[in-house]
Amino acid sequence: MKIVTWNINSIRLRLPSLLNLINILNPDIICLQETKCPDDKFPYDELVAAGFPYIVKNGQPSYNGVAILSKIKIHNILQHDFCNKKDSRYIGIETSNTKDIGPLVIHNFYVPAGGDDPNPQINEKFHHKLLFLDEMKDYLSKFTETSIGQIVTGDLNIAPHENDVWSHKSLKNTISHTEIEINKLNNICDPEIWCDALRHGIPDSEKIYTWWSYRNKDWEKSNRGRKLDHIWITKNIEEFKKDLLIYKDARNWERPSDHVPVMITL
DNA sequence: ATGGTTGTTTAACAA
Repeated sequence: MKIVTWNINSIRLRLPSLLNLINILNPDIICLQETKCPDDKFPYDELVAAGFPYIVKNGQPSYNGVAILSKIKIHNILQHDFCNKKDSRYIGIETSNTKDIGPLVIHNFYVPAGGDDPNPQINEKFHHKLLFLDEMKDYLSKFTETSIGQIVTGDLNIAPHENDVWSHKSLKNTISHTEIEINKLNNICDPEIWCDALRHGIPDSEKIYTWWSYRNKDWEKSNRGRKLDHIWITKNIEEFKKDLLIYKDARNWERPSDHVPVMITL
């Protein structure tokens, strides 16, 4: 089973890219963030035609927006309004029984970016991000009490490891790599419960990026990336983990998203 | 330290 996560940064603008991705990677499940699309304008028919009859979405105009496309029947839809802001930042599913793994619960997150100033007392957006992470911890703990395999994925807007950013030294006071948010994220991703599938098995010294800013003349040459996108799986399904792919090619597509798709094969 | 770009919705905001 192949599961993709991608911050698509407008599903309407990048629908051709999404269809292209589907053709190349042939995933079973796709978790999207920043669809920036109200539900009534979601390109539903096109994606059903592309082989995804089961679609759940949580959209709003202009900002945020998450969706899950699935070839596997969805047994249950999970919704939660984090921080009571009516932001479209979360949707989850419980799949029907899969052949070897059984049912799977997939949590698709778009964590707030948090603005620019790393002082949460001054910057309300960073304050919101930190509260969101606290609530995420509580929310997920209810699921990890059960025996069903869990996956957390999406744009978490935090690069926790030193080598999840192009320069730990330059970015330690930059939101996405500050100590306070990293501590909160590490507190959620308890190694007793979760396997950080994108970092697991890769030497600590190796850089991993999934996002490169638009604000560089040549993203590939400057290579100032960050690992903002995550896939975590609970330990009880770790034995099914086969492969991981960071699909960097997509950053060079015409009109690219600033994030690239990431895929896990179970 | 500053400024660089993109997307949505219509001049400002968020990333």
